[in-house]
Amino acid sequence: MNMITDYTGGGYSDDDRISDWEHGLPNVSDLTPLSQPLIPPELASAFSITPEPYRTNLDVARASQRTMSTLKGQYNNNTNNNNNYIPNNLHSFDDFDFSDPNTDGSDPRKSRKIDAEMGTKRARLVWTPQLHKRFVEVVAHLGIKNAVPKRIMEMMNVEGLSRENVASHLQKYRLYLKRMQGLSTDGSSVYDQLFASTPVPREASKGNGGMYHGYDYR
DNA sequence: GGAGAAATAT
DNA sequence: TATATTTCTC
Repeated sequence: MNMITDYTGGGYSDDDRISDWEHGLPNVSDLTPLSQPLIPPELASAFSITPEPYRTNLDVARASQRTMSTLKGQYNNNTNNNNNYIPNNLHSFDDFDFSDPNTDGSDPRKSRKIDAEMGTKRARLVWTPQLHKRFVEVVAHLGIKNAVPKRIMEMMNVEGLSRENVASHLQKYRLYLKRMQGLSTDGSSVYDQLFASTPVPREASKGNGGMYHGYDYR
């Protein structure tokens, strides 16, 4: 493809393993919402099982908050305990339908509302290689005119992803593109030229500045 | 009210 | 260091 999206390389990268792992996860439709009791009340009483307490959406939101806090701690390999958030509804980008921005039930603003009611802050987003890949492809698809935070957010269609998340990432991504533009001669891919409306002064050889997570878009 | 850049905070 | 937030201008 090009320099940016080809960071997965040819071999079996972490990216591939994550894909495989995600492939094995149950679909959202396969799961019982936490707001619904696992055992029907009739069944519970028939077997003398104490019925589960009714959970409000607020309860579910609180539980999710705790769960995500726990999970992200493991994800970060015990090195730190920030409240990171890893979106869990990423499917393969191959089945992504570009034609339908689709503003259905998963409206980030709703969870934001819940956060406000709960008086809690949303966990910080982790831009996994998959998430970044979708971001890059959506940006490329939209083109320079339409690649604004709101539209990108809509097209990515990732649950819980906010406009602010995208805006912050986009700001950094543009800086990266700018640097790439001035760095190499073959940095002339579609993506790289996407935002380079003005000539970029060549920043003297800073090397590649190091990589992280298998890719580098700083 | 959103976009975007820069500075600043966590 | 990565991401979030703030501030400012457009």
